[in-house]
Amino acid sequence: MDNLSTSTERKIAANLSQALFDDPIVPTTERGRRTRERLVAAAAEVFVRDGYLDTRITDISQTAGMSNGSFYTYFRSKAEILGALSDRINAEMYEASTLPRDVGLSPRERIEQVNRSYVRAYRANAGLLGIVEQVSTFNHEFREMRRVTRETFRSRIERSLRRLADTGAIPPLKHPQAAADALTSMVSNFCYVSMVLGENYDEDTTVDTLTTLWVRGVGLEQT
Amino acid sequence: MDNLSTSTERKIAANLSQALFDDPIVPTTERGRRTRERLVAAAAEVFVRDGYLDTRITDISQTAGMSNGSFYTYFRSKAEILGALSDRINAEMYEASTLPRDVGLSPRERIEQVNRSYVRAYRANAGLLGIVEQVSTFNHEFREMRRVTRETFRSRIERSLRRLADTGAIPPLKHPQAAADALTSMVSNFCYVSMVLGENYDEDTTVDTLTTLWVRGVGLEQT
Amino acid sequence: MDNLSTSTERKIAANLSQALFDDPIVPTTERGRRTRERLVAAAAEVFVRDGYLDTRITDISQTAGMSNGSFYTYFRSKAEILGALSDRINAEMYEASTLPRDVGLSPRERIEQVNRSYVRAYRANAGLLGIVEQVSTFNHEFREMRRVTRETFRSRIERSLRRLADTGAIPPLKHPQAAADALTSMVSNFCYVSMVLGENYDEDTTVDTLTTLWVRGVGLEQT
Amino acid sequence: MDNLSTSTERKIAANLSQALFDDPIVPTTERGRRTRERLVAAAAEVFVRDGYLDTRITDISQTAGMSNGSFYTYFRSKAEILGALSDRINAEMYEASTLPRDVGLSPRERIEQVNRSYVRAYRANAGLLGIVEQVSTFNHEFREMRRVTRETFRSRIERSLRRLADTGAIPPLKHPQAAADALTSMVSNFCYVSMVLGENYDEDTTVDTLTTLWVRGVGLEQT
DNA sequence: CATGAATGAGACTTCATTCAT
DNA sequence: CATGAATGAAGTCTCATTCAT
Repeated sequence: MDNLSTSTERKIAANLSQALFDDPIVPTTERGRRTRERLVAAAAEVFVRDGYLDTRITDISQTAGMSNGSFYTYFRSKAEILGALSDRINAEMYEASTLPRDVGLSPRERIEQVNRSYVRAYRANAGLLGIVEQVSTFNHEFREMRRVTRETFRSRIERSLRRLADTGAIPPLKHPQAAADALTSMVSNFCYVSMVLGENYDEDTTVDTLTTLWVRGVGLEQT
Repeated sequence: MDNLSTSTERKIAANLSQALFDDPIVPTTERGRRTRERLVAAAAEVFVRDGYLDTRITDISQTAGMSNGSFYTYFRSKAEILGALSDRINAEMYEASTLPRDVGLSPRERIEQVNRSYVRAYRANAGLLGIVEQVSTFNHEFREMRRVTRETFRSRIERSLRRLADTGAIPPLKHPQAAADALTSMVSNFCYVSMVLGENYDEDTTVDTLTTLWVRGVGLEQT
Repeated sequence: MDNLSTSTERKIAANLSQALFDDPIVPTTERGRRTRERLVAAAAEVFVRDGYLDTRITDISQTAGMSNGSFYTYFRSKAEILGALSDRINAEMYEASTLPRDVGLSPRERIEQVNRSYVRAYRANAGLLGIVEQVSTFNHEFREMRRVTRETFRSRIERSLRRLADTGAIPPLKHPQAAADALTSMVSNFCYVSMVLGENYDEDTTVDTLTTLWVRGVGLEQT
Repeated sequence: MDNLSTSTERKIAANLSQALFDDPIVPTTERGRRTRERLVAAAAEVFVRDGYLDTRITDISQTAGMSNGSFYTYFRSKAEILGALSDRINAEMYEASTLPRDVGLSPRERIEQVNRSYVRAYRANAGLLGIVEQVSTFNHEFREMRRVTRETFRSRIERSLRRLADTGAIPPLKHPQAAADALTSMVSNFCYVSMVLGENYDEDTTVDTLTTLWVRGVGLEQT
């Protein structure tokens, strides 16, 4: 996974659920596509409101304004429709935390930018990210999806750390992968705790705190 | 929560579930106490093996070698027996990460020590901590329990950061609470990801990585 | 209750259960309506045969020739399906004991007629009336339903007694309401004891006895 | 049953449950007798408070301040302890409605007296009488007990009616047994409805109303 | 395709009764 | 006898999934 090219990464981020579930049921007509879309939107609403476990298929189809049986025309299970939602979120989170290459920023500025857009994207999707987190704790497919997503982030950070070390910007790290893992945990879990469990810090505080601990932590910036 | 005395904290850590669930059912006889204990042990085993959701009451009582109804002699629900387990783990985690006051160590050494015993305690209880994490994502009582536990850790770190800043050991922090939260996330989620989701880094790597990012991050140690 | 218009009374008699239980589940399709009807018929059969308490949901759905879960498509509980049955019986009993206004009969003849149709309706529904009586002794909703039904009858009798006294047909009663209550008890409980508990007197004996005690009792007829 | 001597009647009234249940378990020691008594008292309290069906054996023994298992030292079932309570009540009701032979009262005065003491006794035991009524609707033994008790009352009234007719005090009745049944229903059900289901009329109103309808109804008294 | 009814497996929970101490 | 723990049968109810129209 460490050596994935960026374009492969992007594909994975956008279609992870297809690798883990059966091929999606594709509607042929335009009308069918819209119906499917209504279900996805309804699922997002109900999942966030009631949690994954307390959501019944019926709740989704009723919220989408259709009958019970119609759900199965488009999805085989509750997990599958969440998979469809996850793909979108994963793609968005991935894009959000991808910086254009050539924007002449200092390392600290780059890190801060990435953190900021990650935090923004997290906040925008906090509800569903909480659901995915929830489902990851007991569903194999989603656990795997979460693992892959995390690895994408972690390996990107790891590469960045190695680059910084190679260029002498920071002192060499004893365990670059572990450090990248720790930073991933710090950022993602901080967002989870503050935005899913409680709604606490404002964006600037969050970004500033995470960025400062990060850059100092890897030795990029002396006090 | 910031002003809790240590003894209050300890009490909370050990009895959190009692505040969130009904009073526990207390056996009168020695025989009863042993039966209850058998159930708790069985629950730990089954929860870790099958996950909370896939565990049926029957699995627990059968593993404990008794009839179905006996479970209800001691617990009202699956959540309640997990509450009993949580109390033990919370107490252990709390003790593990508490250092004797007067052990002439440098700040970094103190932080490293606390991290090491936390990591050890986490590893020792990884299975059940994973379960508690899981249940916290959908059960109100456990979410609250998790919040309180986390706050205990976070506020301890925050106090330590303020002390370090007061003594000039580190530069003042713009957001001590947020920083403490971020460090809590880094440590606890790193442990969760590596010990519950995968079994990755060895103890020294873990402790070293977390400690280094921490002490540098707060500006305690220049490179 | 004394001032209820007749049409209101009739409505109450026919829909009492709706006031006491949640809104009924209404099938959309013809097929659904038939299924629901099969369940109601089966319930009547099983209740009368086995009694309310010994009837299990399973007995009803099996007697109706369908699966267990189908019951819950139409009723939320055993009480609710009995409520549906009660509405029908209440309506029938109410209609049965309602005389067309302008049938040039003497007071005694009117009373005898009402008694006769009440007795007939009671006999026709004795089985289920016994069940409702049974359930009224321990179920709040049915106790209330029974109270309202009884009050309907009692207040009708009371009005009739006051009218007779006003016209000088009978001497004034010291306690018209209590007298109406006593007559209600005499008639309804006589029917209950003879038709539900034992199958004793023939219709003429019953009607003659009740009517004679009634008309003499209120002083309508001298020996 | 019509020809039972008074002494036989009294015995039956006092020990009906023994004829319907197995021989009671008789405590040998004084202490045992007191324990049994505590259970009976507790049962009365709990039955009236919670109803027969919602009363668990545990509730009774706990209210009596003893352990679960002790109940079975004295009674084989919930029905059996209610049987013990019924015997007492039956005896009391029977005695209450028995007049000393030679008290030189007019027929109306005798009837009024009997009604009054019946009403008083009913009120004194309304709670438990309601319970017995309840249980009679679904339990064979109690249904039988209730039938016998009722027959005792009814046949007494019937004999009285026949005597009155023989002496010319009232005109001959076409159906003395049915009339006696109707009067029994009127009195007992009036008491049930007003004292068990609602607490309505005062004693004088009750006695006066019932007595007047009764004496006029049988033609004893012209208006 | 859409609808909504039908299915049935499966887990929970209660509590009378029996037992071991 | 007293105690309180242990048993296990039974019935309720839910809901994902399948089917008939």
